[in-house]
Amino acid sequence: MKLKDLSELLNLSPTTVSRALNGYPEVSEATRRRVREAAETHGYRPNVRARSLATGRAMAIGHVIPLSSKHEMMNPVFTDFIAGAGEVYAAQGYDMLLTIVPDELQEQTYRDLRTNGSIDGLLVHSPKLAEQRIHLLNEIGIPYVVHGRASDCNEPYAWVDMNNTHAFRRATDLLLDLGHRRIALVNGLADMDFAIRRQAGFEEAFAARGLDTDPALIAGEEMTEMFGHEAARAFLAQPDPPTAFLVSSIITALGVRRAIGETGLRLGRDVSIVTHDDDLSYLQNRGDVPMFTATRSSVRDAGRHAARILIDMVENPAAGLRQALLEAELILGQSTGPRLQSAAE
Amino acid sequence: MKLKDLSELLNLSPTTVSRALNGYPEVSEATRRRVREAAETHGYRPNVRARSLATGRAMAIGHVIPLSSKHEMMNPVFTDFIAGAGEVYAAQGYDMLLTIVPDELQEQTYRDLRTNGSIDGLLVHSPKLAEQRIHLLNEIGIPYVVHGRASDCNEPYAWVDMNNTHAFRRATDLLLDLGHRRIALVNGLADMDFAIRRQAGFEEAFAARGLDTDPALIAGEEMTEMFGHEAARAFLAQPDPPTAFLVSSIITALGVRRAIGETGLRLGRDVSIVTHDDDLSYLQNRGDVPMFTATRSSVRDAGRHAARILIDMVENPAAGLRQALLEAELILGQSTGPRLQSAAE
DNA sequence: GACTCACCCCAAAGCGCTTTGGATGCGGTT
DNA sequence: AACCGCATCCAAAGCGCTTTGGGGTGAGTC
Repeated sequence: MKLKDLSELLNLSPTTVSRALNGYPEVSEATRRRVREAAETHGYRPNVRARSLATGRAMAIGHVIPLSSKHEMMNPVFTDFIAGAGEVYAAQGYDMLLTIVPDELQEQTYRDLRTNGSIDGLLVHSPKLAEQRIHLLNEIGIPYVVHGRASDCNEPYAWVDMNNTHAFRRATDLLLDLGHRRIALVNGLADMDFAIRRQAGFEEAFAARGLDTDPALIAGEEMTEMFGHEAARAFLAQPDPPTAFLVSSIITALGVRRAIGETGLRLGRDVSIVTHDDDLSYLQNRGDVPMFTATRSSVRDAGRHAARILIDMVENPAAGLRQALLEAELILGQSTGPRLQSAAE
Repeated sequence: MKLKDLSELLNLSPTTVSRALNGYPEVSEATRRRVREAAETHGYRPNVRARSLATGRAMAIGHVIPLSSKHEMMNPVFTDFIAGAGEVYAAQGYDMLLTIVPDELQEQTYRDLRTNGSIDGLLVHSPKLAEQRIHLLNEIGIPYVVHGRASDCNEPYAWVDMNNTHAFRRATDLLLDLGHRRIALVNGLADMDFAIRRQAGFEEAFAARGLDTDPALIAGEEMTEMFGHEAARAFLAQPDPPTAFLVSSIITALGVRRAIGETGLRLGRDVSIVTHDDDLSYLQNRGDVPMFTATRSSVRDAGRHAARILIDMVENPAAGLRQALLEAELILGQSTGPRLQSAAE
C-alpha cells in the first residue's frame, strides 16, 4: 500500500493525503479524519526512504562504537546507554543506526555516514583525552553529542557526562575519612577521558589533606573482571598493601572482590572497596544494604539525556550546543568500613 | 557531491557513472577507472536513501530488542552478539538498525519495519518457548534469523542457536561424576526457550542415571547478579542444601559465588559451580585455570553466524532457510571439585 | 450580480539514484 | 559498399514521497 494507492482509494490526490497525514493545515478536518482512518485500516506506512529522500531528513541517529583492535572489547555500559537513548528515539520517531567499526576506520565512517545521508545526527562514545573525532565532526558539520568529554579539546561541542572528578573526589574523601591512607585506584584505560578525571578527583582529595597518592597503587586498563582481579592481586601482594580500593566499574570491582576473597581478607572489614556504579540493569547494586559502597549514576539516564539533546540539536540547529553534567550519588554499602589498626601501630 | 555533479565533471552521463561505479559491464575499463578515480578524489558517496529507493533494497538489517516492561533489563549478552553481527554487516556493506521496543509494541514494530522499507532482514532476539513472532514474521514475509529457537513452534524458520540441552547435559554429568547429587539449577526466565532446553539437559543427565532432580532446587529469573545471589542464598539455607550449582549465566554465577562466600563455604571445595559462559569480552573466564568451570560458547561468534546466514537469505531468497547449531566446549576451572563427604556419612 | 477571500484540493516538479531501451560509432564480413 | 555485431554511451522513466504554485468552489460583501 503506497501513498498513491491510498489516494486513489479515497478519490483524493496524493498531495492531499500526504498533507492530511502530516498535519498540514491546508486540509479540512473531515478529510483528515477520513484519510487517517483509511490509512489505519489499510495499514499504510509511508516509505521511510522515499520520505527522507524528499525531505532531506533521515530520521535516524547514528551510534558509532569504536572497537579497538587491541582489546576487541565491547563496553558493557553501552547496552544500558542505548536502551535509554533508544527509548527516546522511538518516542520521537527516529531510528538508531549502529555502526561498529575498527578504530582505524572511524574517520572514514563518520564522513561516509554524513555524505551518505543515512543519519541526521551522531552519538559519539568513549572519548579519549585528546579526541580527534571532535575536530573531525566539527569540520564535517553534523550535529553530534559526545557521551563524556575530551579534556584536551578546546573546540566547542555538545556533551553529556557524569561529574567524574567530583564523584571520585567524594569517594576518596569517604575512604580517607574512614582512616584509609593506602588506597589503590583501579581505573579504566589511561587515555580515556573519564579515567583521567577520576584520577584527578582521587588526587584532589589526597592533596586537600596534604597527603600524597602512591603511583604504585594506581592501575588502568579495560574494565574487565579479569583486570580487577589481576590488579588487586598485584596490589595486595605488595609489602605495604592497600587497605582500600577505589574502582571505576562494578565489573572490575567484582574482580577486585574475588582477589580479596582469595587472599582470605574480609571485604568491608579488612579491606574496603568503593566503586563507580553505572546502574546496569543486570548488575544492580541495590538492596537494603547494597553490596558495594558506590558512586552511582545511571548510564541509561545518560543515554536518555544525550538522545534528547541530540534530537533537539537536529531539529533546532540554531539553538546552539548543549551540555549536561550529571551528578553521581554516593551509596553506602557493605564493602566499606573503617581502617583496621594493624598490630604494629 | 552527487552523481549528477560527478557526471558533469567527467563529461559523462549519470547512467555511465552509475554503471561504472557499480561494476556493470557496459562501460569500458578505461572509463571505469577514470570514474573511480574521480569519485575517490572528490569523495563521492552515493546517497543511500536514493539508492535504496531506486533498487528497492534497504541495505540494512534490523535488530529488535524487546524490553520487557516488568524487568526493563537489557541482556548483557546482547553487546557481544551485535559486535559479532556488526562486524559482518560492515564487511558486507549493510547497516544495522536497532530498535528497542516494549514487549507490547513488538508486533506493530515488525510490521512497520517491513512496510517502511527500512530494512531487508531481521534478527530476532530472545525467543520464548511459544514464540508468536515467528508466525507473525512468516506472515509478514521478510527474511529473518532467530538467535535461539522456539521449541513450541512448528513453523519453519531460520535460526542460530547453541546446543543448550547438550551443554547442560554434559555439565550435569560432570557434577554427577564428581559425586554431587544435590545440584541446584539457577536458570534464566522460565518462558525462555534456552532456559527450557537447559533444564531438559539437566534432567536428562539425572534421568540417565536413574536419579531425580529436586524441583526445590530449580530457580529461574532474569539473569542478574542479584538473582544469582538471592537464589543461592535461599538454596543454601535449606535443610539439605545443594553441594553444587549449575548456572545459566556467568553474571548470575558471580552472584552465586558471592552467596557462597558469605556463607563461609569455599568454592571448588565445599561447593561447586558450573556455569554457562557466553565468552563476553568484559567478563572472560580464562587464564591457566579459569575461575569457573563452564560450558563456553562465544555469543559473538553466534552473532557472526546469524548475520552471515541472514545476509545470505536476503541476497539469495531462493536458497531456503538455514540453521546453525553451535556446540559449547566444557572448560574446567577452579569452581568444581569432588563432593565432600559430610560427617554423617 | 460581480467581486473578494478563505478554504480545499490538485498537478507537477523534484529529492538522488538505478535501469530500461535505445543511439552512436567503429571494425570486420560478405 | 552495404551490412552486421559489438562496445560504449546516453535520455528518460521511475522508485515513493513532499512541496510549490496554482485552481476551483462557495460564502460573504457591496
